[in-house]
Order: sequence, then C-alpha cells, then structure tokens
Amino acid sequence: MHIEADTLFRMLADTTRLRALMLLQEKGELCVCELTHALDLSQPKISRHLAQLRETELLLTHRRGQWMYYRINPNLPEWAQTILQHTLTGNANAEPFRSDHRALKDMPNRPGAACCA
Amino acid sequence: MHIEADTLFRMLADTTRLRALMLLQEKGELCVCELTHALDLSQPKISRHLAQLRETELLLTHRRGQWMYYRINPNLPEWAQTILQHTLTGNANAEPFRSDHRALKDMPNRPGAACCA
DNA sequence: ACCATATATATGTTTAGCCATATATTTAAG
DNA sequence: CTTAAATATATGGCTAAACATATATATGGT
Repeated sequence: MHIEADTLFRMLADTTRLRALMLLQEKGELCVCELTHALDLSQPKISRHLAQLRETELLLTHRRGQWMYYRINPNLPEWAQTILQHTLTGNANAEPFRSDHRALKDMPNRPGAACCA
Repeated sequence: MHIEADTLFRMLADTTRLRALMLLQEKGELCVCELTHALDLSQPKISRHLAQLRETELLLTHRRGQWMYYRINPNLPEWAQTILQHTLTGNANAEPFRSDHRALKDMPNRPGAACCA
C-alpha cells in the first residue's frame, strides 16, 4: 500500500482527526459512537472526518451489528506507522489526548463491553 | 522546547514546506537561494513558507554575509525529530524529494561551496 | 547601485463547521 | 411478518474562516 507524505500530514493536521487517530492507535478499533463520546464532538463532525480518513485509506471500516467500526489500516507503509506510534508515545500524556483517553474509559454503555467481553 | 502535534503536522501538510524540510533534514543548513533553486519556486513563496516554519520554531535562522541560512531546530522534542527523520528515509527516493535533492546538487554557484568549503 | 531576503496587499481555493436530513440496522408492537 | 419507533451512521447544502499564491514593494547587507 502507498500513501503520499502530503496526504498523511494533511490528515494529521486537523485536531479532530489527530485525536481520533491517537485513540485508534492505542485501542485498535472503535465505533463512531465511542469516538463521538470520547472527543465530545457532534456526530456529523466526527463522521465527516472519519470519512476523509477512510477515503485516504488511513482507516478501514467494517460493520458489526448497528455499529460501524474503524481501525487504522494495517497496510500503511512502515514510515507512516512509525509516525503514528511516535506521535502517540510522545503526546499521550499531553492534552487533549490524555482527556480523550480518560473520557473513553469512563464511557457508559460501551457497545462492545456490554455483551461479549 | 515544546511544540503541539497539531502545529507540527500543519507545517508538514504543505508540499512546499515539506520539501524544504526534507532538504534541510538531509543537508543540515541551507540558504534561501539554495532552497529557491532546488524547489524551483518563486522567492517570495519560499520566503513566506520559511517564515511560518520560523514562527512555529521548527526552523532557526542566522545570517552569514548576504545570505540567510535556515536549519531545523535541534531542540525539537524527540518524537518530532523522529518523525522528520522517518519521513525522510521513507520518502527520499520518491518524487518530488528525489528531484529536489538532485537539483540542489546540480546548482551552479552555490554560496557555501565557492569559498570556504 | 546590486543582490538576497522579507513583507504587504489582494485574490482564489480549500476546508471545517453547522443544520437538517437520509440511510441502515435493530427492537418492539400489532 | 409487517409496520413503526429507536439507534447508529452518513451526507447534502450552506457559510465562514484559513490558507496558498502572485505581484509589487520594502529592507538590509556588500
């Protein structure tokens, strides 16, 4: 798989997208409602940004029941994966990433957790 | 030194700035006319982008004679330096970075080279 | 005076944001 | 089993802000 450096950085340059990507990098897979809750932003706003990340192939999706799950494309070139990982480790304790992580943890009625953990 | 992840990626998201940064990451230090020649873009355009990189403290400058030299800020946090280096190694052979590197090499009358190498 | 670099202003394009609405899936009711 | 309501997600249309670029001009060093 291939991605232009420009494209990757354009996607990372928006706060909303970066926050979503950091959560996904850490958690592996999240549905839209989890991201909406964790980032505390409107659903259409989240959905719009996820659509961009899907169109540029940074994210892959699949539906499970009524939930649409997003995950980071595992076929990204190695330099791109490295960038995501180092961005996470270098910023996980800084705001807003720290709060996002916490807000996700504290989310009530998380889809996956209820039934089949 | 500190830089927001947002800010770094916003700076990397523009082709012109990214090309300049990749040359600087590789060469260590270049003056405006070298960058203008290597990227084959108008002088004001280059200068404006360099100003942004200076204002966000990604680049430092100093004057030597009539030339203004730019270099990557060595005090960037480690994760940011890692990102720059991996972006370079992962893309150095791709366009337009490869051509830029070559164009710089082939530049006639390069300021530094003439006198005091 | 000349060269290298910086900035001001104006302009066009891109992008994010909001609101309303559309689609898809599940659950519940008749 | 069909219809209706509820939940989850996506998208269309619009507005406003951000950004890149070009031309012209200013600054500063030799």
